[in-house]
Amino acid sequence: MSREPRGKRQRYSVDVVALTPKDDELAVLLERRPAGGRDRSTRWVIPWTEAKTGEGLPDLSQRAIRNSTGTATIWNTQVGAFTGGPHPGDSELSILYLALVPMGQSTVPDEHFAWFRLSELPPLSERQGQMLQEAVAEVRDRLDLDPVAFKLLPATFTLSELQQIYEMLLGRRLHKASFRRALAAAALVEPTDEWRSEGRGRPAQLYRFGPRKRRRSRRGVRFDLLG
Amino acid sequence: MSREPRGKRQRYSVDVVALTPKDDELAVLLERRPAGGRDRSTRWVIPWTEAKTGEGLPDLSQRAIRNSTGTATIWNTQVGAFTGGPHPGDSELSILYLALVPMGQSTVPDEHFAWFRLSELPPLSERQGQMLQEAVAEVRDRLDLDPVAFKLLPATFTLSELQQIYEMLLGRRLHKASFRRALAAAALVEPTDEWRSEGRGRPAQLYRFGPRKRRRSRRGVRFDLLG
DNA sequence: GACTTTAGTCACATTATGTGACTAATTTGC
DNA sequence: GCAAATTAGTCACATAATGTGACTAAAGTC
Repeated sequence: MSREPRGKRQRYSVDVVALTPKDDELAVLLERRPAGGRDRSTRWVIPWTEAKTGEGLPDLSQRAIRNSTGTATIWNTQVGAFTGGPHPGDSELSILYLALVPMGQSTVPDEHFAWFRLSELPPLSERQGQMLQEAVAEVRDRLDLDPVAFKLLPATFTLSELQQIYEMLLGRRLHKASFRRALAAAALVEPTDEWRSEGRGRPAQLYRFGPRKRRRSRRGVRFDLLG
Repeated sequence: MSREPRGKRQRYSVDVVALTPKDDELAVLLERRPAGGRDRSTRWVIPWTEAKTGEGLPDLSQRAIRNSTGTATIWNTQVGAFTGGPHPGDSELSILYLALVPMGQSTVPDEHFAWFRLSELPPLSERQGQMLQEAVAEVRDRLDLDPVAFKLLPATFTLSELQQIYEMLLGRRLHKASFRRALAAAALVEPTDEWRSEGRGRPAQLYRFGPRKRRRSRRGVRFDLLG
């Protein structure tokens, strides 16, 4: 029921966790910013934008992603809102977006940005550390509901590359024959007429993420994933 | 990097979609509030609270849920943040929480609250309508990742009741034998020594949602749910 | 006591998945 | 040139999960 003056707008930050595969591991895009206060040093933070205007979330997040990745056509989705712990911008509320950058397309706009593998992260603020954890958990949770694995690959890819993405995200090895049989049954990918010779070994055929031909199966209830 | 005066805090609303099963359908808790302006009439809205203080989201959402449902021990989770369309409180940003109320426990604090089945909703603001849709979609998406079906039932329940909840959420009938076999395999429920005679037919044994005994199976990749 | 209704189980067919071994095509080392 | 190594891709069989109809059990209704 708030009737407030027009100039007084809400303030919050939009934070973007951009992930890409790097050396069989996920890497996150960080930005180097001044530490603030009298401190003349810099520190690495998850890129964020303060929401000052009346801009809606979709536009805000698009802008934030374009600024940090340099590309606009990145798949992204909202993860949630966070209030706990300190934030580098002192924002009280942060809306977290997750962006997935295709392998090999992980360029940076300038020297203020860099990719860090999750195993070699610099220290982050408490809230941003928690947000990063949530973003990574989100990728894994959505793995078989959204085509997140395909968003981490370029438009065409080999089936071995696809399997490696799944193995990275699941944290365990998969059997090649099972993987391909399930993939074929779902009719999710279609072969191109291109082949890639990767140095040693037999060349691999390139595939693209294709429109599904078979209708989604109606499986029974799955209790074994409940926690 | 914002250094702003202490008194100037951000404003946003916390909105709560509380759901409960009612007549083989989901029902949502709405609140009757004055329409605002010169209008002396009332309208039904999704209960919301304005975040004025520096209170964190967990506390805020807990308070909002307690105010509208009268109970504090309800399972709830954050769905996301919304900016699109008008909001009954004119808030620029709404954080949506989903609360699940067990069947038969759908009391209301006072006459300003009432449960509406999804098929007989009153008109809602554009943003709240969208939030309700998202909340319902969230329940279905989480169905086999979180024990949402069990949160819509009282502490003890019959297996037929559990199956009905799943059928309601999935929107299709399930085969009794398959359902129970999968449930037994996951060791998710344990029988009590109570039975319920529901008028006609053989009495049903009551079960409770029990601690899992078997470890979660490590299944292969599922491509057939991808969209 | 026959009929209806709901609970609960069984057995069998079908489908999905785990797994090792196989063939194919290329580079590397000698 | 040719064997070994390396990566791609497929096959066949064993095992496990799921779909399905028919059955038995225990209550109420007439």
